[in-house]
Amino acid sequence: MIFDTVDKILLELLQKDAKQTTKALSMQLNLSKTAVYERIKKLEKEGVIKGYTAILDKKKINKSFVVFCHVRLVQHTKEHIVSFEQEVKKLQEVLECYHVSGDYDYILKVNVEGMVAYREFMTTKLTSLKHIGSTHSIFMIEEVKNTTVVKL
Amino acid sequence: MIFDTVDKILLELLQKDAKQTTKALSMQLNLSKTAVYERIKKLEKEGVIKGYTAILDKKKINKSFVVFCHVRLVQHTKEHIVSFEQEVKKLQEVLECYHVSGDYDYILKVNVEGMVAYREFMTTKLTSLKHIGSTHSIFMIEEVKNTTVVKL
DNA sequence: AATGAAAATACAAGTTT
DNA sequence: AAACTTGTATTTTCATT
Repeated sequence: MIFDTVDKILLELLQKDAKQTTKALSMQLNLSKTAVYERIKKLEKEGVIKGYTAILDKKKINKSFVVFCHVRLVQHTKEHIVSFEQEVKKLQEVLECYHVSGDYDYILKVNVEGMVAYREFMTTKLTSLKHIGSTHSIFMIEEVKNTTVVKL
Repeated sequence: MIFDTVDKILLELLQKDAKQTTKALSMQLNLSKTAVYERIKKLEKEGVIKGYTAILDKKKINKSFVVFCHVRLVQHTKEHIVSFEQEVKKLQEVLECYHVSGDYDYILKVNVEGMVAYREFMTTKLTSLKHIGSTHSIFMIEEVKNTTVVKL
């Protein structure tokens, strides 16, 4: 799919505030409400817009502890990889998981209440997964920047 | 602020789909539309809900290349830290930046088109920041999981 | 792009706990 | 007092033209 300038601005506006009305958007884009509406529906249908979500303040919901957990598997067979990825997807504390290059195989972004909860997560959930070799945790001291808004 | 069960379910529902109507929410919560509406307004006012955003498909917008870039500063004076953090916030390619424990000072999540764009980012933007000592890049091979939905 | 019916939101007034 | 329900004016959505 190809995006023109209007699409690009529209997607940025929707990333910044998804609850804007089509009227508000139409004024910013110098278009009619209907034209904006049709573009949004198309972007949703094409799967460019996967959905809409509320962004919560992690501190206010008592989930401000973020850890990057590097994971190495004992083996790299298809079976090991598939099995690990399936299991890790089910862990609600793991917000993100990437298969990566380098010394470790995976990077997990883990979000919990605090150190006690992290220790609990490590001992009861993560290390009990099959095929895990070693792990290395990097703790977040401060969140400097965190945005979901991608420029197009 | 204290959350009851209704608040917790409501926040999860809004994270899963922020565009649900209050009517749809009210039926899932066994409440009136107005009660749900008032709760949402309160959560927004208190800053628990920071905003609403559209989630885009990174592949479809040609921004599927993700790199975790570890950064070490040459010095750790207040001035160096403040200066680096100010500058890194301005870089649109950096979606996330955390001050972390361990060998490196910061972890940056960088999102660009591909390797060529990343090289360009590194050489023209990142390494031209003041006070940068060394960097270490870990490249994403595959996104296994990526959610913004936090369980309460 | 404009129209207009249907639906959703915003809000007032009154009720329950 | 806080949170709920009902009722309604205004605004938005969205199919039709």
